[in-house]
Amino acid sequence: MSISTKYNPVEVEGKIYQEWLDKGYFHSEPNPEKEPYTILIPPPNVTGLLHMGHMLNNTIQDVLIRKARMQGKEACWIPGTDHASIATEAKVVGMLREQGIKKSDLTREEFLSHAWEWKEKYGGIILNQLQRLGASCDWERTFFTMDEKNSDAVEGVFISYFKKGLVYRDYKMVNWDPTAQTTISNEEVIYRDIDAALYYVEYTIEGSDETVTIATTRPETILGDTAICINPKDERYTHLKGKKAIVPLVNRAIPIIEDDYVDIEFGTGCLKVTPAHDTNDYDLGQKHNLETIDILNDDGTLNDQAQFYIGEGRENARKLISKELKELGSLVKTENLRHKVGFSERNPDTAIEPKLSLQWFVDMQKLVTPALENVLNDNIQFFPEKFKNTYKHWLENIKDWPISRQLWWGQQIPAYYYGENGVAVGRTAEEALEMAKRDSGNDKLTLADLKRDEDVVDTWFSSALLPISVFDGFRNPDNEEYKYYYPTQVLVTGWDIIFFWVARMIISGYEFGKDKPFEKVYFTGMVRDLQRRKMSKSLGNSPDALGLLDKYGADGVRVGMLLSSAAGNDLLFDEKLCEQGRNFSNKIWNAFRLIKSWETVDAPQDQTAIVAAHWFENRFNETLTEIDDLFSKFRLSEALMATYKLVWDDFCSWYLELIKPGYQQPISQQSVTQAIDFIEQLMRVLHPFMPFITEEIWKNIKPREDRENLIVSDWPTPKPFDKSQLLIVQEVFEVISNIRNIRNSAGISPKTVLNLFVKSDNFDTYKSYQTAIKKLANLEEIEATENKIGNSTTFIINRNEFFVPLGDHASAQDQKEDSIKEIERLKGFILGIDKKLNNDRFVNNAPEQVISLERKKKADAEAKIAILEAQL
RNA sequence: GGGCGCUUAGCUCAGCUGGUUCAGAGCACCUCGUUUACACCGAGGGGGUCGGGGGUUCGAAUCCCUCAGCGCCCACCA
Repeated sequence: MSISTKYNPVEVEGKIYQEWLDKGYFHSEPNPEKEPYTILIPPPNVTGLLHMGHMLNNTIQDVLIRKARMQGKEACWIPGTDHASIATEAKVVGMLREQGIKKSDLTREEFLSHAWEWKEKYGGIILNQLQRLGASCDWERTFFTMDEKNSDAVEGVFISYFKKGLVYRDYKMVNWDPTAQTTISNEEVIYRDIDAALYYVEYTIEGSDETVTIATTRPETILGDTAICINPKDERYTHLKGKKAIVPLVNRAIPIIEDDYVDIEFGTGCLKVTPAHDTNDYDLGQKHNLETIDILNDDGTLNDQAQFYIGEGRENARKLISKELKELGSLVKTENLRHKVGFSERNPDTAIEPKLSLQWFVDMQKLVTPALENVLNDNIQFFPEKFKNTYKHWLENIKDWPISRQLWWGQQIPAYYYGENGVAVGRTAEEALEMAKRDSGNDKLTLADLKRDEDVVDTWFSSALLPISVFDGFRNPDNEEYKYYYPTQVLVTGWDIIFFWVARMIISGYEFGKDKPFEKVYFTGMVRDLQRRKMSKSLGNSPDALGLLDKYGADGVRVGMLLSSAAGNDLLFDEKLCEQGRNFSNKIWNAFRLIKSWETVDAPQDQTAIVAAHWFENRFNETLTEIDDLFSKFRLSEALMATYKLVWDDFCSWYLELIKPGYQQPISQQSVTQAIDFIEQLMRVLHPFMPFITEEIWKNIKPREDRENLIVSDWPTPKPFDKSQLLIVQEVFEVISNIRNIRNSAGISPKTVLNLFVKSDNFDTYKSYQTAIKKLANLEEIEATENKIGNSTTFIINRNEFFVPLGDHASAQDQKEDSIKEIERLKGFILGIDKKLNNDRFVNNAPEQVISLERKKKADAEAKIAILEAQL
């Protein structure tokens, strides 16, 4: 038969994936006979494209879900996409702009129909890309965060919060994104260090020639100044108390107030107060009853209130005003200043504007207690644990969450306003009307008196409910699915959204769910490049995910990503890792080819094959025990590495080499059956990591019934293993390695047949392994002897001496030098041990075990020296 | 300004409750090899006084203190 010497992933992956789909292996239904194992995908943005972060995150989820499926659990991985309110709206606005359409010219309905169209067109792409990766999601359960059940939960939860008084509407300082023209939460503000200027501006004191100088980074906000503030302890300014200053340009007289908030050391120790455009200034304004002059439009341009530069953008106004101030002589000087400026997460070039605005907020402090407790006591476990600290810190200092967004794409807030201050909520206007009538005592209210809130809720408000809402558990908590699948088993997500999403899901779970939303959280790191830079389009350091899949195969890429992705650690992505993954695929493929190529004969097994099989079975069970343990601790890269070595080193390099027949020789049928059995076991263990190649080999290694696919086969159960045999074989392998080493250093070809002489007290121990040693070390004879044989090299394992006669192959001089060096090393070693053994405090305090161990080490070393010296 | 974490082989990292799995792994590197599964390979090898200093202890990569360097998160100093 002819099978390519190179494994070709592209050929098999599509075919295998289709087969899994056709046979419905990914689909789950509640099954009381089985334990549920549920994973909810962190839904990618609906318009997103697959990038390295998704690849890592979804590979991990797939590994976990596949293992659970093989372990006989009812595995259910629920895929979906996020409507990503602000991000998607920005994209749709951009697309419309390219078509010459302005959002402001459209009605809400018109805009939304464009948005839905966009969603239909691009929404499925990323999920299809996940299929290329091998993701075994239950596609029949694919959700969208604006699905009816999800939106229903959003409305229901909002109404419930409102009725409990946990959501409120207030006029407060919020973060305003002038590009998206919406409020955003603190978490959506990204602070960056910016090189800016500190402007020193002179204000004249009313009714005098005296001036006072303030320092500001934002001279354009001078137009909205309503006070100057000094520190009451600052003696430099005591004489200004009660006076007024004149704002340059606008010539407005503003009070000089005192507050110890002002830092005497910074700038001039004198602060201009603009309550409309700075959070601190706002607080000062509240405290001192200052006027608030909002000089900015929603898009960040100056408005009529500013009086000057109306219609100019903030940045430009700053330049123009500083120029004019300079001309007027009011600008005393400027200094360079590096300080932090907040930018919008979604519009990274847009500086956030603190803005006074009427918004809806969730009262978070009342909600955090169970969310905090249950993580700290490990009722919900974090991997790695260190994120408990971050989580704790955030929850303990939590601020109210502004949830209204001045956007159209998203779930519209189910609040209705009537009369002067009336607010009612309801799933429908009619429902709200009932409430309005009841609350106001006014029976005459009609639908026409109600005006619905225009805003939508923050995307994360809906995300926070997903574990409940995907099972329709809010509206219908008694439904079978919700009861069966919730709580989910594990959440796999990046640590960057611990506040955005993880914490809020936990909070919602306890407030609205029947229990916690998940048992465990596995935090993945960020994918970075080798210089530790984040992957980004502008840096061009983000590999083309699909290109990688084409080049290395999904299995290769999965292995590459997993090999260096300890939980919580950033993954420094290097394409070489994928190469390693691909090479591994190829190695497995060739082991398969080798076994397939054998001609069998109905004959008893030779001794070598018998011990090899016995050993490998032991080794397999030992490693499997280790792998299971690593899985339970989510040490996936270590579990993979253990499997990798089991396959490559133990199975290929030792086991297969041991049982491999000579050129064109047949092999015992029994040996082949064993080998097939072993490779099957290996494919099971490898399958979660490398689903495609393992399934392909599984299908071809022996005939199968139609539904006997690897994906639904059983995860092996580790059997007890014989540790002492493993130790003996380890020694046997050392003997073989030693002989090979001797060949290498003496320049003797592996093809040259040698003899081995053993001086041993327990020669018999090695007896059953003699054929194995002969085969792999290419020996003719192994004989017991009492003495060193001629010109030979000696090595010692467990006080057994092995002599390999070198004949003409190596010089006696080299041998001698090596021996002398080794003796020196051993003597130094003994010196160290003696130091310990002569130390009374060591002998008196250390456990007997440790002391006797040191004695044994010394005795062994002395024995070796004796042997080596005898040879010289 | 608060808080957290990191520093072990050229690179990426593992070393949990101090003493045989304690100096490790993978990759990279070097030598040899056209061995009939695989050069996407095989055999073999070199390489670290565990960031510096101090302390606790019979014994420290492992615990404590301190210094240095790095990273991250949170926070309204203009």
